[in-house]
Amino acid sequence: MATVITPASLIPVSSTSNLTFTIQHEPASAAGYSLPRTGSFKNCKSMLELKQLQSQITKTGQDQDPSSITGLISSCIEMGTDVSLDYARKALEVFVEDNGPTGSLYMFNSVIRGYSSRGFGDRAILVFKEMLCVGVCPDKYTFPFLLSGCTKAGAFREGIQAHGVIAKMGVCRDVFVQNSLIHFYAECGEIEHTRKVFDEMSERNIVSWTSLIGGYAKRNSPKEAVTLFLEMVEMGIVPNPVTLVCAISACAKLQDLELGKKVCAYIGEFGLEVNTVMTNALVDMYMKCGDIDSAKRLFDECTDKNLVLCNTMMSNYVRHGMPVEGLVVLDQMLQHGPRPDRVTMLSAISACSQTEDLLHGRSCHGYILRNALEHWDNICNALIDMYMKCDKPQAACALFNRMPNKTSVSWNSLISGFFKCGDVESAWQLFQEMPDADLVSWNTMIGALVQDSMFMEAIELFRKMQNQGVEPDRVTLMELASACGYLGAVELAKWIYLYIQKKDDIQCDLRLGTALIDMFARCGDPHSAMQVFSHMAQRDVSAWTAAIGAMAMEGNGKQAIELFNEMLHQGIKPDAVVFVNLLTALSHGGLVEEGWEFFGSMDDSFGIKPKVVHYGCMVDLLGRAGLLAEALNLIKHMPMEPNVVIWSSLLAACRMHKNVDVAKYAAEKIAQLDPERPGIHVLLSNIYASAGQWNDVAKVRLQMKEQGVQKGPGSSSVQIDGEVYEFTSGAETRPEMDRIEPMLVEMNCRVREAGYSPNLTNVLLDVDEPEKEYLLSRHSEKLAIAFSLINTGQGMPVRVVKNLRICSDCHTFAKSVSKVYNREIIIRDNNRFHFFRHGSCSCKDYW
DNA sequence: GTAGGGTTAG
Repeated sequence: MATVITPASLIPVSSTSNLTFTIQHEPASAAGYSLPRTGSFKNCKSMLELKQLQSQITKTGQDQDPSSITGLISSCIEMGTDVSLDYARKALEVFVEDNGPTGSLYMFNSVIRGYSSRGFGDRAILVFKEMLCVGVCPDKYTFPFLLSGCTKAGAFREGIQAHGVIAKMGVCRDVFVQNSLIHFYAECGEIEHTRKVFDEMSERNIVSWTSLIGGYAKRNSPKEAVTLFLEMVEMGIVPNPVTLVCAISACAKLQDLELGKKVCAYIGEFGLEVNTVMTNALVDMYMKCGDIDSAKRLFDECTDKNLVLCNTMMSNYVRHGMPVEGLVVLDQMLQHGPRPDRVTMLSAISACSQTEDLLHGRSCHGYILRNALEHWDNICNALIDMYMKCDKPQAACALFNRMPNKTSVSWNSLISGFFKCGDVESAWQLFQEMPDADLVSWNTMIGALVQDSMFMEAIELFRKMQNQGVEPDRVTLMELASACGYLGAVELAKWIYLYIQKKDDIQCDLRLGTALIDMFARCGDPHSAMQVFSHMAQRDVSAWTAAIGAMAMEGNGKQAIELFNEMLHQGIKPDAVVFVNLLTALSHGGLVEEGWEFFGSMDDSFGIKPKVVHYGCMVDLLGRAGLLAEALNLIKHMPMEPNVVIWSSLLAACRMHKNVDVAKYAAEKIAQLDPERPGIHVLLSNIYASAGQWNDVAKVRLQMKEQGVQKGPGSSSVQIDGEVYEFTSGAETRPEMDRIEPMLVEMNCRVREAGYSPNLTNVLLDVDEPEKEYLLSRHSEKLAIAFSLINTGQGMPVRVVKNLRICSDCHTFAKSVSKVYNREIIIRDNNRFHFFRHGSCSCKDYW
């Protein structure tokens, strides 16, 4: 009976495909096939011995005996070298040519197993095709080998076709075959097929469970992997060391130390052996979860550190920004072994990149050349990155040009390197030249724009990326969140958050969560910021810092204190940065007493010596509260030299409290420290102007002109229907001015009726009163508010982002507008948020 | 005969 199976008819693949497996003949097993003997080849240790024995056998005519050839092939597979495997394949071919397919099934299975286990999946598939061609029907032992080969070769189509053959042959109830299918589908990322095979199994063994858990862990579903593991244990199924390794690596991916420890407890509970692979998984998990001490302890205690373990330690050190520690491991390896391989060198080069250590980088390059590793793409890419970070673009380009197979990593390393060297033009040129820009390329470009404060351009590029069908990942979204925060683009902020919630494969981890909090805080949406914060699975000091920062933006000092205390309560150690945000919040909230208290506690309770920034916060706090003498006294008693920022804070406070004497003193200090600082001249001229000292104003203006210092124009922007509109003071060139003009007149009338009168001291030019009034009415935030009122529906808040600090007249104006037009107005200036509702502001006129 | 650890660029 002839069996003809064409899986192409079962599974929708192209009928012209030459990959189709076709079985044409009777199964060999049905034609008197018996279990072979390995024969005397079994003792052969080398190809030479093997060939000598083979020629003896040929003389006696035994070379036609299936059991002899089977033995020869088995020996070759055992040796497992490229040469021996190809030799086995040749022997098999000759045997079939001479004797026909009968008796060759075991040989085929052996050769497929040999290729597959050595990572030659593509050759395993070829041999399987040859097997079908000559009419040998595979058996249930063939498929696990074949599928493993398909997995290693990433041969998705061939694997699916094999599944078709398996179904037709009725071997799909074999647990080994099913387990192999699970593994194959999991590795191909086909998690639904994986689950289907698992669910349909009538009996499962521990390998079935392990394959599924491992599949989930690898396929970005570490959460499901751990859940499944815990369910399995709950059901009374006993895991083995392999299962544990899969579950532990899932915890590493999740960076969830608590969960990791919970899973680890089962090692002891089930009395499982901790071998090197398990040790490695544990070290990796501790490292990825940030418990460096535990990882280091395990590593140090391990008496037979193998190559993989050393590599794990090194790569994690480098990943954690501890390149020096990584290079110490490398040193130990060079002295006592194991001998570094290409994976070791990848981490080593990366460590040199981080430290910009050209000397060590070059010696790594030397090691690579001596050990003939330079043909490996990844090594070359790492070297390109290293040379770029060490500011040697020529060396990097030379390497790049020499590479026969440039990967996207090569291009991306070069592009980001050019940005780091400040050669923006070359970076853009490469981006346009590269054949397939991938997600990382786009992220690099978007990130560079954000770095350069070109936020609108960054968002534009993001839209372009989307139009080209490239899906954003967490890195894209972090960059986007940053741009969005700086622009105060509320609608985009909401879109980003919704997008992340919708996408299962984007993990809102610590860093992304923190970026979102910061984004919402900057967009004047502290409520959403706190919502993100409360939904975070874990919070580190950065997350708490961002949340406290959101309170600082809002000027909510009390809530900031509550958050800080809650953080301490949860056992999180404060760092220097969190104190900056806390003190800023207290400053914006006008909480002087609390400010002194927390400032004092830094060193007393937490051993953190206040830095210049902290003194800056305190000067700001005291200055805002009008305690100028106290602020000046603090500056005089600082343990370090006060910098420009400190004096600027004091100067700003002087302006607010109209203290010209102290202002002059501060301005002198600034002039000494940084004579070309543009903002300082503006601020000083503002002080003179508000005190009516026009001669001095003119003097400063002249000085600015002579020094070529220009005051940056004040600008305000609003976002309407996803479009950002930017207004500059008095700029009448915008096409929208036709509609804004009458609105401004109307607004002016209505707010004057409600009691507003313009505060002309805010105009910094010596012009007559009507002119002053006119200039004042054209401040950019007024234009932005008018435009927003026209273009948004009643009940919608008006949101304005301003590049400079809001002036006191615009502040009064906005309060009045919020009442007269019954609209919430939210203005973010360069310092903080102002929420105007019903005629008053959240800052309580204190800013 | 099936399942497990380390890998460069943003």
